[in-house]
Amino acid sequence: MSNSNPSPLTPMLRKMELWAAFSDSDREALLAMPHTLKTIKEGHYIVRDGDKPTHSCVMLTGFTYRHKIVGAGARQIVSIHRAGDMVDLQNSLLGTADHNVQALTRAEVAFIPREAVKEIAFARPAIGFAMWYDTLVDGSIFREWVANVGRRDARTRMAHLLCEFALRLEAAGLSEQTHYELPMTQEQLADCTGLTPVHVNRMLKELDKGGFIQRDKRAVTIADWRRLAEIGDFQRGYLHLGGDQSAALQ
Amino acid sequence: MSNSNPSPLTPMLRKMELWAAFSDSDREALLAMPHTLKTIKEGHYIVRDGDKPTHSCVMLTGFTYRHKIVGAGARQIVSIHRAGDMVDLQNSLLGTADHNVQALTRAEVAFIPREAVKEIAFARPAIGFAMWYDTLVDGSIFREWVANVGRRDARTRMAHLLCEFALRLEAAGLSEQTHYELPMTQEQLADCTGLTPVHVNRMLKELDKGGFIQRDKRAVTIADWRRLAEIGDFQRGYLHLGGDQSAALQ
DNA sequence: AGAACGTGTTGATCTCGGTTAAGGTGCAGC
DNA sequence: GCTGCACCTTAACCGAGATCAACACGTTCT
Repeated sequence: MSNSNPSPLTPMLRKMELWAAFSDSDREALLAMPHTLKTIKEGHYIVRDGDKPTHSCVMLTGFTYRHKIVGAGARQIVSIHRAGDMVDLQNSLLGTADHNVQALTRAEVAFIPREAVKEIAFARPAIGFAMWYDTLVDGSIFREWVANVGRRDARTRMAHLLCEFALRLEAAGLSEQTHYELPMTQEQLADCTGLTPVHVNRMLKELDKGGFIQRDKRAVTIADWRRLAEIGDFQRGYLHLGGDQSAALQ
Repeated sequence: MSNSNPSPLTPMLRKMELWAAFSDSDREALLAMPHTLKTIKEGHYIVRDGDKPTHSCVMLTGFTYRHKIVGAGARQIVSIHRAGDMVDLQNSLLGTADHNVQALTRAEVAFIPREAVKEIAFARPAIGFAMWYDTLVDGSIFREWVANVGRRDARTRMAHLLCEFALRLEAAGLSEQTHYELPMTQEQLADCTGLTPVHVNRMLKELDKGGFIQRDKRAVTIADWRRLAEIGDFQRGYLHLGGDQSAALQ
């Protein structure tokens, strides 16, 4: 338990202020929310399908991902999360978790009691709206993923995913626009795109050979954003990052 | 414009009360929301990708669906909606529509100004929570669709979709548990599942021959729920319909 | 009545991505 | 500095589902 100043919850505030105008007292109240800090090791679970979590989890550092396991044993990753994201609003408010949340890298997180989340959301409309907005953006990204996995070919899917990561990481101040460290194995990329690891490898190689990206271990450099976005059928609108939808990075 | 009693907005109230306990004054306030009634013809659009809608749309009768068109021209349907659903919360609150909403059948809808939605959501926590919960359930269904389309084979996908429809229609009081009218063409089913119409036809035929379902034009009878759910890798939890997750129909 | 159209059905063939299998590479632990 | 392991890479082959092509059937329009 801790809520000294500067609060560890700052990444959450930073993200929410992208979408809503907070007063000073909103900011103070948000940062003063009761919480427990915890470090999650790479690969460890934060929530398992079927759990009944009582706390929401805010990410402070690192990356996590949500996934589902289907009957045949295959895994589908449905989203990736980074600092500032509330990865467990869904599970804690809905009561029973319908998917798993797992640490992609070592991650520092804060657990906030679900009642405290509900309270602040309705006591302070600006904060409530930011949270609601956040779940709506989440939904928008899910819709794009349904389309990506359902109706795009392998090459397009991979390019699309690389573009999405570039923009989201950049928006979080975690990378430059055209160069980032991707902390995922090709198997995990396969589980994001509904492909096999072998085919992910083929597609990455192809994008590399074509000169659209360069790879160095797991770091990705986007050599030709415009054409990669074209190949990936990528339009940033669905990320609702605000600003000009047709700005520099398209 | 109309808000006489009984209000046409009743289907929305009915759905929200599945999830939240309303006071009489909550009910009155919800049904008294300002709205404009409209009838949408089959196939007509309610919102187009890129629009900046100022109203949210509540469905009173009929069916609508959301979809995205990818670069190659293919369509991916991302959800189906029925009476009570607020089909345009996302687009109106997020500002710019990131997908299309189209009438599957002739549909009666009510348009509510987005400001009125925001106001009531924060003035009345029970209503705000129900709306938020609704967007969270929406997200849960999207996650399941990502997994369905990404990691299940054609036969499983079709069976899963048929199970989902059965439960959702039944929950809305629009059908019996094991028999319902599916107002969709096989081409639309294909766009839900990421398959081709030809293959949807083959899978339906196969499920029919196997004795799991019976078809009469577009009406579906589930002859063997247990085995269809098994084939479809279907577990109802993600629908968050409440009640016993392991009840009769699971 | 007949034409035109949308939808469903079925078969033949093709292809994208899956499967299988075999190295290769780099890092952690002893 | 060797071993083991996780991950990446590449090649050969295979198969689920796509594509292409007919035809059937019912409805609406003329």
